[in-house]
Amino acid sequence: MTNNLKVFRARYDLTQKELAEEVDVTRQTIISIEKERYEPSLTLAFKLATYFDVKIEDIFLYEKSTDN
Amino acid sequence: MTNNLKVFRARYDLTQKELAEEVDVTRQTIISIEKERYEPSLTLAFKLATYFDVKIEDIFLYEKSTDN
DNA sequence: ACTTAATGTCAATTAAACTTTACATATTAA
DNA sequence: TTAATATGTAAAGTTTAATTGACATTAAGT
Repeated sequence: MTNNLKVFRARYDLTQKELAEEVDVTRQTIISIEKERYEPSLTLAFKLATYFDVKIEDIFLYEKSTDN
Repeated sequence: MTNNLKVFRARYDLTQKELAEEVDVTRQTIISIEKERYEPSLTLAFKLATYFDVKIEDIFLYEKSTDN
């Protein structure tokens, strides 16, 4: 799973803090997702997609089978 | 957040066990999501959408602000 | 040089997804 | 009636998302 959250955030000229407040999480969560330390919950993914007015698939790219 | 996972599963004529194996989780996880006890991770949502050949938004319906 | 804003790391904790096991019920088939 | 399949519940444990707080670095402005 990869994402281009940073690109969308830049496009909207927002700081991590501002985006965090928009989608109701902390700044650390935004950082962790941008740096792909972990994946967002489905709800957070929806909140981000809704905020940027795109589909989840536009921000998050699923690469099937990192494992099996 | 609501979902129509049960509908998709029925459409493909799969048991919970079969679907669970297809997307690499346990049967309990499928049950919990169908009964909306909790939401799937983004990865699992992608696996399900990919399996049924639809978009995440087709299976999971986000209703903004259950809270704030 | 000093301050402020933005980004980043790290560690400890809480909350929620997911697993595992065990058991209950209903349905269908032998 | 018995066995097998499908769905369901419940509890305890593991894993991971998300929070909180503290501190480091860089860039921009005064």
